[in-house]
Amino acid sequence: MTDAPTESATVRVRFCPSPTGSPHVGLARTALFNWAFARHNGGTFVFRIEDTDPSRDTQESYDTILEVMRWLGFDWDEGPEVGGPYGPYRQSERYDVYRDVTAKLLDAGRAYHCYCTTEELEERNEKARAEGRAPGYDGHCRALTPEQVSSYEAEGRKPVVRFRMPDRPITFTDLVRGEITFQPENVPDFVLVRGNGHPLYTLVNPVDDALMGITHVLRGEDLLSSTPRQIAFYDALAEIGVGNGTLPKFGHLPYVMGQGNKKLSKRDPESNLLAYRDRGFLPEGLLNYLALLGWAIAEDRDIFSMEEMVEAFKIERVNPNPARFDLKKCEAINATHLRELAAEDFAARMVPFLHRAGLLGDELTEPQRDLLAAAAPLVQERITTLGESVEMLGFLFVDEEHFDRDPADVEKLLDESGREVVKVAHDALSELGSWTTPDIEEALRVSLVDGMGLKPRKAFGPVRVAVTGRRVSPPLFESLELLGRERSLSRLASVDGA
RNA sequence: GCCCCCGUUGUGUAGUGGCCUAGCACGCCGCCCUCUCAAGGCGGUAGCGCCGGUUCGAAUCCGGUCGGGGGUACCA
Repeated sequence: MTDAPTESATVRVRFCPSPTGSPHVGLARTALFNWAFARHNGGTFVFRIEDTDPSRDTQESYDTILEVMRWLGFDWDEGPEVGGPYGPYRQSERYDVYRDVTAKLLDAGRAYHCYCTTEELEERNEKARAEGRAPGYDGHCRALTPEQVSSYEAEGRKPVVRFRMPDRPITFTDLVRGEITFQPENVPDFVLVRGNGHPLYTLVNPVDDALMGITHVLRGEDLLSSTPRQIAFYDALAEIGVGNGTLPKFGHLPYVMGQGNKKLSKRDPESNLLAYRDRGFLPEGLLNYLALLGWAIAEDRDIFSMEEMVEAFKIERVNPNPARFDLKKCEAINATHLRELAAEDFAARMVPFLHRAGLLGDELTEPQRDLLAAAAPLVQERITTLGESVEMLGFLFVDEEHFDRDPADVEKLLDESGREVVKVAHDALSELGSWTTPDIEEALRVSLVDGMGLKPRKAFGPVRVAVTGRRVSPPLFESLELLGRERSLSRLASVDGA
């Protein structure tokens, strides 16, 4: 058992997105690494929703995130809809908790009211910059006298609650980056609660991590510089008795970048997870690719299942470099998984796409089921995403009155000589006794290749367009067999001049 | 400006002092196969950011430098 869990079975990790906008690939990668880490160690995967910004959070986004989590197969042990001992798991339902913690922090002197206005802060920051000092909050309100407080209150100022940072360096060992130290002058006092009483991420995130017993925080690199604040904050939480007093370990995952050197943003269409699902990426394919962004299962291998990833996943093996998202490779990985699917499974997964394209009804008829089963192997190694099954198999499932051909392909291949080829093919096939792939092939070869002296590709191209409507299709003879004699002949006959 | 992170072919990675004239995969190019498109087979292309140092020996260790990214919010 060389792969025994490296952490005890008490591992508790969390995935805690904000429901703003459509979930993107970076989010899925973070979820994946947390999930794989939890499963590898036999730990608990907590799913928490950080919806404490009413101006940006939406119900639609929340619903979509849950939908995507299920689609990707991330089963969570605690969280929305499944509950758990530390709920609720939506922060918007936990405001009383945050109010209580804030009051205790204030009582203990670990936090204080700050009356500075944004303008005043900016002004002092500018000055600090100009004088070459580190900008950031200068501790102006750390020790206000009662008189000063009442004077500010009289002005009608609404104070924020600010955390009092200790005056000492903070060092921690990042699970993916090693030891990191921040000096106190670079980590100023920060705001926990807005002037309007609304708690911020800086408060709710570590409070819930402490309350929920989170042992490992695996998150994006963008949160790296907020880690010293959280570590100091954790100390204060321990002092006031929130949580069990143990600091989680932190691991900061590399960015997922888009083209060039820009972080893949939520706006980037390339990053929208729903788009991948709708194009027909397999969860196992997308996840396999995402796993490769910062991690490797072995030096000479990059195709694996989630079971294999869970078995092998070690957070120390995560690479700190930011990774570029490469759609081509993502597609290649997906295509490989597509081909590894069992035939029936592959056929079943195409159904929703054919249905959505109007090629199949709600219920498959028996003949449709048979046709799909027979056609599946023909397309399985020809497509990259399930969505492509529509153009590959459309000619088989379309109603005869709706069958049409790609105009560009028609123009290219069904010119005068092409139509002549189709006519000869039609005549040869009409006389065919048995409608099977080998017989169809022989009839066409004899009539077109031998009879007309055509190169095979010249011979079969026009027939392909006539029958499937496209230059690219599954193998021709098999396609003709599946289409059936009647429909095949009628399509050949329908070509002008045939 | 200041703080922090990162730096191996176009892309993702392997590499933790000699096994590296740097491996694998995707991409790209060529060839084979071939009814289209794929798949498959074969071959090719291209990389340790730079400069010093340590060492018999460095992609690997140290220093510097350059470049990229992030933070410096009453966003997360």
